[in-house]
Amino acid sequence: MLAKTMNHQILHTLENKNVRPTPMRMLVLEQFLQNRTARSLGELEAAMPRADRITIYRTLRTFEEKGILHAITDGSGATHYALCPDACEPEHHREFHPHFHCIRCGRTLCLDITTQPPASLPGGFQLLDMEVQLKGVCPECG
Amino acid sequence: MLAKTMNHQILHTLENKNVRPTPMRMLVLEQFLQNRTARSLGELEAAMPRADRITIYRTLRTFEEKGILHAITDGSGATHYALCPDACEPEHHREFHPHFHCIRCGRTLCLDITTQPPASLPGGFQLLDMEVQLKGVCPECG
DNA sequence: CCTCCATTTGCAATTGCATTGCATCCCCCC
DNA sequence: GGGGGGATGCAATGCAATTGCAAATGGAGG
Repeated sequence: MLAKTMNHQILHTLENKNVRPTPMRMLVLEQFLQNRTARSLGELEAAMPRADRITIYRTLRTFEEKGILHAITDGSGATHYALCPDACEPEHHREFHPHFHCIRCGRTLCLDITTQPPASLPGGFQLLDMEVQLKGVCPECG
Repeated sequence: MLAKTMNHQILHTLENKNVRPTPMRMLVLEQFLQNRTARSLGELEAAMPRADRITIYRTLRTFEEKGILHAITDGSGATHYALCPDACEPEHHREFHPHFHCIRCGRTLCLDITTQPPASLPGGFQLLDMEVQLKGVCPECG
């Protein structure tokens, strides 16, 4: 992907979600557009040595609020964030997308498939959101 | 449930899983048998003021290793543990059981239903385990 | 162009959960 | 009765998450 195209996509996404396109935000979003693995704050910090940890932290929160990223808690100890296949909306992530955590390389990947919530919940439960974590071995490690 | 019955069940479970039935372990297991909500270390500590935090922590780990409890990471910041409807086996939790996190009361409940992993994963992915988190409003809060 | 205000950023410090080390205690086995 | 392994309790540490505050930035209005 050409840099120019990438930049366009970044700006488009940020404006679309009502997030002011600051350099830091563009940098963080670029990280996520480069590939579809979920990143933790620590990983992002390592990938962008010049950026301040706390600023990245708040950028991630902002992105999550605005529906650009969503948080994944894959049991690795640190919250991971990932850009979703299709854009989610603020306050409500509409897609039921599974995340695959590879036990070998430790990466968490967004899968491009959708999963269905259980056909029938016990009485009285009102379902608003769902998160599916898959664990196993990814193609590159298998 | 009568106390005697409860005690029997506790002893039975512990021996069945090759866990020596110490007073502390019986106490912790009793907490989980009393109801089916998932508990964090902090919640257990509060429920058993005389018990040492670290000991509870290690008891939970032991229970998890031996297949009595399993860990749930529901995004609340603290790992929760829950007794499962049917016993899991050490090293491998065989049942794909969803957990329901109520956004009102904050409790995480084990649901007595099973969920199916996605019918088809993209090529090369090897599935070993699955965790399904449901979020919404529970019957008591609805 | 300058000023004011809101947002964003950077640094410091704190909180809270998870984890480990070590000494002690208890129980089973010899 | 003594030895050894598991269990417990206390202290201390590591790491992620979070907040407070001050400085920098950018846009709106005069």
